[in-house]
Amino acid sequence: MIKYLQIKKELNSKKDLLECAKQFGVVGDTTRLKICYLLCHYPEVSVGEMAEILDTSISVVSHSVKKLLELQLVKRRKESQTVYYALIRNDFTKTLKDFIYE
Amino acid sequence: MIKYLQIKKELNSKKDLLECAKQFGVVGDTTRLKICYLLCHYPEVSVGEMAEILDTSISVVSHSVKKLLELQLVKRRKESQTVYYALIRNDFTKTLKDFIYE
DNA sequence: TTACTATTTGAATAGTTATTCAAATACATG
DNA sequence: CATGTATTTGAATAACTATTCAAATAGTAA
Repeated sequence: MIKYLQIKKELNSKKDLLECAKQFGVVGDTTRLKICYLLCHYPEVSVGEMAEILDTSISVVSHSVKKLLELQLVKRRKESQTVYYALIRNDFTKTLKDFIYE
Repeated sequence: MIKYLQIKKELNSKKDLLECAKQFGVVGDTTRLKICYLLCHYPEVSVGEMAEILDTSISVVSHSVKKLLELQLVKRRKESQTVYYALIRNDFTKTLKDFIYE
């Protein structure tokens, strides 16, 4: 089993993989993936608009974008009472965007 | 809100997005992502080997590959008692592989 | 056939995550 | 400051998913 020594080390040391799994997990939910899809098509969309477009509640959207925010897939911008979200450009969202447009 | 009519239709009709979310969800788990990572590096690996490399039980691996199998991310090949799994080449696993190697 | 190895399966439980709803915050306007 | 609009938050519960373990299956070899 000496053959697998290197990869075994890699798997256990790489916290990248854990981070990756979290990112995949967060877009592994229909609501959040739809939000990402939406933000792949529009530069920024408000919480209220998202709720209307996705046919869901403001609360669901707010909880959802919070998770996307935590994993730095989106950023927020507040303009008076309205909060707009936009996709952050990074390796993960680039991959996601490319895959969605494919 | 006429501006969003098209995308709203798209979001509700596309079952691709649902399928996508499932695929992301399945690699949104550390064990399963590790298995994919492993299979990105080796053409095929048996259940027993995976369990040893990932420091987990045979049962966990078997349950995990079953999910990967269900979403057609891997294929199985049986050789006497031993079952080998290999990554299936499709759009999703290609994206995954590219992203992992980045 | 018995014993052994490799893997799968299913059911129970433990753990995690989503949904819901009411209350809280933040900002704008009369 | 009271009212209205937009969003966030937190807590309860509902729904889902992972883990564990024992039993089952399938193939091999004595």
